[in-house]
Amino acid sequence: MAPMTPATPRLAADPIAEAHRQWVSHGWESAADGMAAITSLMRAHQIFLARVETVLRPFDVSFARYEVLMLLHFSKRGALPMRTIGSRLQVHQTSVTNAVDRLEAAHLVQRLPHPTDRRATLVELTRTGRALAEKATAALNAEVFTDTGLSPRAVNDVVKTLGQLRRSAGDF
Amino acid sequence: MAPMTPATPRLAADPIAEAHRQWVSHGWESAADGMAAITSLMRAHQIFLARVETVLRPFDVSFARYEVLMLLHFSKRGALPMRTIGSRLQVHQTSVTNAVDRLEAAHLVQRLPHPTDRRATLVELTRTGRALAEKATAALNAEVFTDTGLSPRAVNDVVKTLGQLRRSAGDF
DNA sequence: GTCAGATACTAGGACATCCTACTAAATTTC
DNA sequence: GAAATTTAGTAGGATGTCCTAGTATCTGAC
Repeated sequence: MAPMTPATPRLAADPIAEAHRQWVSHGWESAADGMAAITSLMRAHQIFLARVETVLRPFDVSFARYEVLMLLHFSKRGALPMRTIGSRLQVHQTSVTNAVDRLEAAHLVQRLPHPTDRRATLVELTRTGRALAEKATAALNAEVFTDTGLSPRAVNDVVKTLGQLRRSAGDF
Repeated sequence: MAPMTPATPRLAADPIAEAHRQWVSHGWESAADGMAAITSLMRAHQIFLARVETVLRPFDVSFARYEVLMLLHFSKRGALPMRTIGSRLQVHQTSVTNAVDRLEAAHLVQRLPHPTDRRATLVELTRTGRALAEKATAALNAEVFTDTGLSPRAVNDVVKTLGQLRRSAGDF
């Protein structure tokens, strides 16, 4: 009866919680939690991808290309076949072609013929590429990875739970 | 000393665990967990998006367009301004224009002038659009949301933890 | 040895996302 | 009330992802 109090308090501000309520009220209880989990995943992904891309922008690389650089950085010889890159990063072959095209244009990697398999192409990190990978990592560590906005315990929960999820999906 | 046992047992099969080890061994301990959490998020997103898109393919809609349909489906009048759609789904205005263009071409929604604001455009669900939303939801519920590959407890953990994360990012 | 099938990569196209303009209309300021 | 600012949408462009094809090369079955 107090006119200054909104009739609908801000209990429903989270769109995902709202969607969950809708699911339940439509009789889809058994799917509601799964829907909420997957939708949360989509939003969280979007948020963090944006944050990461913002940090990487000054280096003129995307997260996709950064991942390629780091994979090469961590490899013993600093070089890997295209196919291996795709397998490790779990992306389609044509996405690797795309990423390597751009990295090569920026002189961060270089395509070389594979010594024993003439079908294959080795991608090798250049000196510039290695330096950029290190600087970009320092920036990401400082500006994103060290503080994700979650408690250390929650961070571990995310890794563990999503790990289960990836495992059950055959990711490793 | 047992020659039949591989020197490197399959303890390192998970690429994210491997990256975590690399982070630690490069002295980036304080960022290693955050890196693993965000990378896990990226992979899990990719896996589930692919699963969802596969289920939606027979209906000729993407997940992005499905989300628009459901938002309209849940709205009282079955119609919302473009801007509202963008806010609720947390995507850029131009992504809404793109999605609505395609939905309208498929006769699933229809653009209408806003009754009181001539700048705005209302997007209204058509009968066909509503029917498709219901059928697509039934398929997603049955084939993805009801069984995500996680225990019910883990599903709730995901929602809760990612909810914290979204909240700390200002998502709601 | 040869030939069929598998594998590595690229080309071209469909979608989704974001960004930077740009137009039109509403709101705020003075 | 008129001018400045904000807000709603669209257009065009860059990137990334996937898919389907097509070429070259390797492997394995006979």
